[in-house]
Amino acid sequence: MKPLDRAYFARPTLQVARDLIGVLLVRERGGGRLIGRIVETEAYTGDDPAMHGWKATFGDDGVVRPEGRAADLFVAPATAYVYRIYYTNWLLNVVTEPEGTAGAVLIRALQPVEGIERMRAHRPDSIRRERDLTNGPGKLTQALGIDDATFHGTDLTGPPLYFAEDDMPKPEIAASSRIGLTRGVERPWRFFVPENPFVSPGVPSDVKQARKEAKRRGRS
DNA sequence: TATATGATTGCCT
DNA sequence: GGCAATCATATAG
Repeated sequence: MKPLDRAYFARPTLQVARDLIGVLLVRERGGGRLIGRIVETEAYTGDDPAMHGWKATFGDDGVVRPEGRAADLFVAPATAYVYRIYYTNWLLNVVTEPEGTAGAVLIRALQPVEGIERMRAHRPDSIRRERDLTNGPGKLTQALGIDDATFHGTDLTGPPLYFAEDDMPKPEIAASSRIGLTRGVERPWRFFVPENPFVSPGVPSDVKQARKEAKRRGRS
């Protein structure tokens, strides 16, 4: 299985996010491989109020200052950017664009292809349905054994963690607003496979905000 | 330096 | 559908 190379990730973030749908994510550990097909991604760019540290890094004066953790978004393409949220949930991103330009693609959901029983062993015993193993950004990192300490800043163009294409035809791709955001909601930068049960159950942020607004109006 | 909050999940009713 | 868990980081003061 031939890994996608650095040039693939040096392209514009939105294009990479879309192209990664249908691609395999391969995790090699002693004894075997864990493989999932990517069915959902989100794009984050430097020109994006939803980006980590956007205000401090990109400021109001147009001067870019890569500082703190956000500096890790400017590194070489195909580098892993692992972000921890709400206690022990790790989200896997792959850095895009040429070195010196900020950009990343968040891997949000996988369809298990190989090593399903070992993925299950990494997840809580209460998980019954196969789709619940990897249908969310924090779930798939748990299933594949990906964490901040092991993978943040590592290169994703080869084992133990890399992307690869097989000869399966490209699935249909749809776009929506991203999930779980309060800023940059209007950008349709989430890509997913429609009708695929392994896509995360989250509601796009623009839909969620509209619902909230309707509810608020209803009360008053 | 101090506080607020999130690119979520899992378990509860 | 609600809510707690629980802390690094971003942003306010």
